Amino acid sequence: MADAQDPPGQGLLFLTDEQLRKGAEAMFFAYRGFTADPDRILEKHGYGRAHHRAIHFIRRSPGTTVNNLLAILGVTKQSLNRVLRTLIEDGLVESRVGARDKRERNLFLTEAGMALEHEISSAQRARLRAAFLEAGPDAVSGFRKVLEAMMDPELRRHYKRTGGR
Amino acid sequence: MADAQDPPGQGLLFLTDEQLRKGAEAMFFAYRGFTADPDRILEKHGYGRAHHRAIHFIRRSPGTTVNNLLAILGVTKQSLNRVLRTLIEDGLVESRVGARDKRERNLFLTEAGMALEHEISSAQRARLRAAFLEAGPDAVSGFRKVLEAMMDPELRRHYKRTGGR
DNA sequence: TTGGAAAGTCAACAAGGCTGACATAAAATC
DNA sequence: GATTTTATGTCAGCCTTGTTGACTTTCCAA
Repeated sequence: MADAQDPPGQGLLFLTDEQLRKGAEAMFFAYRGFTADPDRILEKHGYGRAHHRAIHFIRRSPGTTVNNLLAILGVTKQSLNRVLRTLIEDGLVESRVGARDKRERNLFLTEAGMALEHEISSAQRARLRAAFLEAGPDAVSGFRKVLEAMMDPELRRHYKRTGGR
Repeated sequence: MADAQDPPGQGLLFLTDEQLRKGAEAMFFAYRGFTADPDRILEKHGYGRAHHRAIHFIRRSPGTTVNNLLAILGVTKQSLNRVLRTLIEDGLVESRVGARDKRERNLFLTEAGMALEHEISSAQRARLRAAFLEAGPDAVSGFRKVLEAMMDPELRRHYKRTGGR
């Protein structure tokens, strides 16, 4: 199945199953590296990846609502609520009743929340920066193109809504 | 914060914090897209990502040992054992006592295991192929370069040990 | 004023991580 | 030959983070 002949022209993509499998494996290993530093820091503070995701997206869009976050994170409100509750209790996140619609809660990072976000994201950015420098500028642009093409259209919208390029 | 001036020369990398954050977010969203199809198929069969990982690496290296798998997957033997046990019970994986060293168990996929592996990986390859075609050949090579640079050195070894390029 | 959306809560459960303790067989070493 | 180390498996229990279902409160809007 799916055995292509040799490429006739130049610039065409001939993707064997083995090449594609290798690409999948690269995603797996790279994602492990990508989350390793954050995981270590989070554990130190008694949190998990779920907390990191919440903190990241609240920092990205201060004042965002719970519903907004649910759409981006793709988990149930019960699951998100458990995480948000601990972050609020611990004083990392502030939840303000919506001004116009008082059912909504607008979420913000506190000083302490900003501090943790910075600790985590700067470690992650350092790893990313090192990888980008090693791979070179052209590679980085290709990296971004492929990742974007790999997203679900819905998530891609959320990705592009905040000045990506 | 961190607004860089315009690059003077060509080919240099100017990585603002915002660009790096965006790269991290792209990884998050792309990984979600990347695992979406496999997750759907696995759920249909009553399995999870952990089963997928085991099946993937047994297919990649037939006859691999439990210890080998532990090193690659980075989980505890108890965790892996739980997964392997169900796969063996369900007849997807076969465990043969080692020929030279009888303490070892050599792991293989059965016909049924191969079938599931193929079902999952072909969905994943289809998604990857589509993304690669959309992004173009140069992008793909950059994508691979960056991912490789992002891996932990230890995992990178495991990645390159199986004819990557 | 009433229906429904948004948000929160409680309870129960499952997958898949983890640690610690222990068992067995086989290999390796002393 | 006795001892130690290695490879694997297993039991018990804990944690995080996902799930569903049921129910309440708030409050906007038709």
